[in-house]
Amino acid sequence: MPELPEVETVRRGLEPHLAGARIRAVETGAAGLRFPFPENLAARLAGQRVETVGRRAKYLLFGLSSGETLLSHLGMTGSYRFDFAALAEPSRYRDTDKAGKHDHLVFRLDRDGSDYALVYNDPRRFGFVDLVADPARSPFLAGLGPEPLGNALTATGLAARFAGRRTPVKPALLDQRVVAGLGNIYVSEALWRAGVVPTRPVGTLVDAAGAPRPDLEALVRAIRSVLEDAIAAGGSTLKDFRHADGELGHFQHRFDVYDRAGEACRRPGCAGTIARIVQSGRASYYCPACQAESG
DNA sequence: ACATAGACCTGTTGGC
DNA sequence: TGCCAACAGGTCTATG
Repeated sequence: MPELPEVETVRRGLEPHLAGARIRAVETGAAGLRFPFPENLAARLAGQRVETVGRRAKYLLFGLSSGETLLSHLGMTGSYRFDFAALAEPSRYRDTDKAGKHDHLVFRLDRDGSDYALVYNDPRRFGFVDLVADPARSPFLAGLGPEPLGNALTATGLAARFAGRRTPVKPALLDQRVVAGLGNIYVSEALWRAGVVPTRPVGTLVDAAGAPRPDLEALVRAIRSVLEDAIAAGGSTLKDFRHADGELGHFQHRFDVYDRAGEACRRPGCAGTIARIVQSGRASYYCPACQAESG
């Protein structure tokens, strides 16, 4: 489901009501998520105050007063929602409850004397959580590549990674060790913005001296711009993505190529038609007319 | 080292 | 309308 813009949108939605709140109690569903819940998760979280609500790549990072950090990955279909309504005891959040179907984790919170809940829902259970002492040493975060927003991602850095390799650029950019946070939608969108065909071998984006070619510089700029535009639009809502406050993202209305096979290319002056191919088992969308084979 | 396929899950969509 | 195959925003593992 969520790529970096959606996760950042979730983070921004959680922060106002989660940062500073105290976790009174936690309930976990019986099914677990992609991995079993951490040992004694509920007991380890109870009584903690959430001090920070951060993000790294597609991970949410909840910094706790105990010094530990709760990592949360949304997988394909994970979502958070607040429930400010009066909370009946016992919990109405059960896997079998119709209203709470696929609710797997409930945080009962209080802040400034008011009680409310934060609920994690995940139909496919590809998401997961982990509770760690030091996020920097978590195996989930340790191998991640540079954040694409800010200064960590550079064309020079990518050039060093790409030199001499024949891997197609689309699957290369989906590799979280190369760039952290891109997913299937925004890779296709960034490649279109940069005019780079998704099948292009990454080594051809680097010159003989190992420096980034202009196309690679353009690609880095395109990655930044598409992610920034998507965050500004509140992410993309394809099926069920919502902000924690229930709002829908609307960047899906601005896709230039994703899921637009057979439609006209949106680049001014281009008469091309968007094509769909499969790379590494994932759909890629691009315009054969304006995304050139080489620089 | 690298590429692809399969696995994990459930829900939705499109074709017949 | 029903049935069924294909597909979905992610990522790990196995296998060539």
